[in-house]
Amino acid sequence: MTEPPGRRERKKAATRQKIADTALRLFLERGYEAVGIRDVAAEADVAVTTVFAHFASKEALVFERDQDFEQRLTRAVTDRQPHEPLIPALHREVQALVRHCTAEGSAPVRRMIDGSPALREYEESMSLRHAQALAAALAADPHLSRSATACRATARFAIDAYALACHADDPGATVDEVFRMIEAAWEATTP
Amino acid sequence: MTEPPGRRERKKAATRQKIADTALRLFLERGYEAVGIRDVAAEADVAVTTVFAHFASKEALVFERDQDFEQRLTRAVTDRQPHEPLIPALHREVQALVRHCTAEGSAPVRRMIDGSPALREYEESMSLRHAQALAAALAADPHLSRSATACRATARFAIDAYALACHADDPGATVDEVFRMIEAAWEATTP
DNA sequence: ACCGTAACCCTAACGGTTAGTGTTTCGCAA
DNA sequence: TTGCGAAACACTAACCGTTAGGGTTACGGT
Repeated sequence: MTEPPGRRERKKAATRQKIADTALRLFLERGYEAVGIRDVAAEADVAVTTVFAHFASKEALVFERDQDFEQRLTRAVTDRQPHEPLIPALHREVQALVRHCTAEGSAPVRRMIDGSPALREYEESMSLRHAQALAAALAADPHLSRSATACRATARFAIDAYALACHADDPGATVDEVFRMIEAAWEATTP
Repeated sequence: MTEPPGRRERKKAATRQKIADTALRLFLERGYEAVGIRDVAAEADVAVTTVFAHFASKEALVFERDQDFEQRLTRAVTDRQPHEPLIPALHREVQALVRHCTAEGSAPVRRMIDGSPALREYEESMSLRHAQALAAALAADPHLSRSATACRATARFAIDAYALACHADDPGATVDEVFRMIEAAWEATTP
């Protein structure tokens, strides 16, 4: 999968990682808004333009690993056991993602995100992309055969469950409760 | 309700309206990104700082009437007939809001919003605020007595229905279909 | 050994946004 | 009526994220 990359790609990956690490460290030390892109670039010893060559925006520096998120969600659907019902598989994956996001070390990052309107807004727009990817995965599953609307709605509901749980007192219980609702909603769409 | 305001407040409202009208006109004429705040200010014959005294951001110029949206949504819950079930009332109001947003004259504005990432992102963050307001209204209703999680999830689902319908081929049918799902989800939360 | 190009650097700018500092206009009461 | 405090507005100058333009270095394949 991740086979021997050449020196060039290793250097590129190293630069990217160095930028991301430096940024997160500075953000946590001084606060997200108090750190400028120019600060990050200087501290990481790269040019400002290099930062933007690796990350599309300042906010993207914080959500370095969001491609994983999308992949895990869609794979929970596409890679599930044949004939395994959809909702439990989705439920399990969302539960895992929530645990990952509410783990011990993630608390300061969560606080930072919730404390910055720009980051909250960015996180939401990521969520929309994830919901669209998930909806596409649902629509493509030959065993489901629901309407496009049902797929899109269910995808958004699942993302809602994740978002709600990330901010809830008891994340695990919140996921369970919302997925009981989603299960019922999904059943109501049987052709 | 809107009783005799003094000259001062009338002038302020007029300035605000003039800015909003000018902005929308320029945006539609030349495209959202092609028009700068400085252009809007010049054309409306006010200072740039005045624009930001009335609107929190460039995007807010486009969503001038979003307070209405939130109020209509929450009032559909709080002002419904005593003992009228929640979901139909919500369904009806979302249906009306969608019609309003997909009306004939709104098409260019919709196109503009969908054509600009910044506007799409802003619209989503508005949606989150609306969902939170709606969730609060649900939680405050003494006849419902559902968990906070159920209220929050249902609120988000309702906003999802609106958002999906606004981009669907058949908005009306989409609202109906998603609300069948929401009805089932809501029923699944009966204490 | 050599060439194409990917990764990087620097400078300068653009556009949204805000701070700082007046100036005008209105609402209110003496 | 007059005078005062505050609100609305103007102007300037800057900050900050972001991008364009144009150059340099170092890697990978030939």
